[in-house]
Amino acid sequence: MTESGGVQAPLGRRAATKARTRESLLDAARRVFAERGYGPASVEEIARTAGVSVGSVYVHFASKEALFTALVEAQTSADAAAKAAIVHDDPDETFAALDRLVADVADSREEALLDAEVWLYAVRHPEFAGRLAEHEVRLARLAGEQLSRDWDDLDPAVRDAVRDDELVVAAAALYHGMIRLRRVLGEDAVPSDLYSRVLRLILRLPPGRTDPSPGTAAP
Amino acid sequence: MTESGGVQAPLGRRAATKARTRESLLDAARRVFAERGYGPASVEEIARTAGVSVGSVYVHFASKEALFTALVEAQTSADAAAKAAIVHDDPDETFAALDRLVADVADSREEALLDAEVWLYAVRHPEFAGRLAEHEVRLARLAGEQLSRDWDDLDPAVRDAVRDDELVVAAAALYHGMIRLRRVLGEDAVPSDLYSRVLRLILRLPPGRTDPSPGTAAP
DNA sequence: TGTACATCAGTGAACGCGCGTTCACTGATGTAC
DNA sequence: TGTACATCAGTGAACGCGCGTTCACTGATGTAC
Repeated sequence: MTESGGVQAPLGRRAATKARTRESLLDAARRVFAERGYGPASVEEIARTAGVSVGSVYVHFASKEALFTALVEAQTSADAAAKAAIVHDDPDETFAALDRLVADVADSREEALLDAEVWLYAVRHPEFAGRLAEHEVRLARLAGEQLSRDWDDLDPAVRDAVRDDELVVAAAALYHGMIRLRRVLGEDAVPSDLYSRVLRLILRLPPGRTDPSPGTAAP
Repeated sequence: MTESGGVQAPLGRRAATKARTRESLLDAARRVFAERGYGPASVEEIARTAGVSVGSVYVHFASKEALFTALVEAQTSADAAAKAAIVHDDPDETFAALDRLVADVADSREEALLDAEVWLYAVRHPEFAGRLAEHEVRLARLAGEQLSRDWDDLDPAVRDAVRDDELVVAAAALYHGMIRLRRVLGEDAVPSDLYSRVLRLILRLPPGRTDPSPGTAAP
């Protein structure tokens, strides 16, 4: 009966279900940790949300803390992937993608909350802070490489005021701050294209096209 | 025996001690809520830190939550006062004061943590979010008034790209983001004068004096 | 293919513990005469 | 000033409760022959 799902059976039935349960748990943990915060989130609620029993959590993770750090690991990977996909050849599209990212993260309650929760956890657990710093640095390096391509073309006034790595830090700071404020003040006070408009101001680039609609049509 | 502390006895001995205990409790709450976070912070630890018994907490505050919101009330008042003191006649001094504020908040573990904790609490408790938004708006209005004085002198390229209220939001976002990043990446990656340098870039103002030492001497 | 045994993901009741809150009590402070 | 009583900030043991974690158990899946 080597019928469906065959493909040389890379995973046995048991291993496959186990992996699926692990994903369910991480998914539930994402929701519950975001909604309640690390401390008040209960393992029981995470298990219930994932549709398994409490004991099952401890088959996959050594402790509540281990579940949280595993989640952060998964989140930062996803975050890095999402940000790596930002860069386009057309600067207008890159800026538009940045704006979309700000709006997406800020408007997703879960992502915005988890983001803050992870920061807090890192500041409170120095042994963990290094990982978050590494992640920020990795992203900064990515942005830095992108920037250094055009660094020499930048207005000298910009280059005189800040180093290229400082410019990357400023862009990241603006990114985090906009998400934070948009969540509190609403999308009217913090419009979704404000990020790119301010970035262009800083870089002394001309304003972009008003409508950066990408190739894919559909209204 | 109407000796010391007279001045028409504005408060009886009892009322005075009570007020002092309340302050001790708020002070302890600030430290413990910052260090542990709202959920994991225990009333017992707050009482112990303040040097009183647990029961005493409930003489002053109806619940743990009421203690937290009272603390936030006190914090936002102090925050508003600190930020109102930023504005100087000399722009160089204003920028220098802003830089000092960023460094102070970021480098004070307690303030940075509490700041994030309050934001999280607000996002998780919509009935509370309004208060935080009001506070941000009040600060923004303060900055906005300051800005509108010089709005007409600004480079037209700036005025064309962003409205004045958007400029205020951008400055606030940069402020929050710098604090966040400085805490994670350290003061080398996020130097204390980066905030004002980027602000000047955005506003197209010339770089300030390198050494903005205020009137008060002392090395 | 069929049978016997081994493995191990998943279960859920039970545990010990620390929590927020209560409340009968204490004693210094305040008030009335 | 002195005395008798009232007030009330502060105490700390006790409460009920929900938590993270454990563990003996179950049964589907995997393996050996």
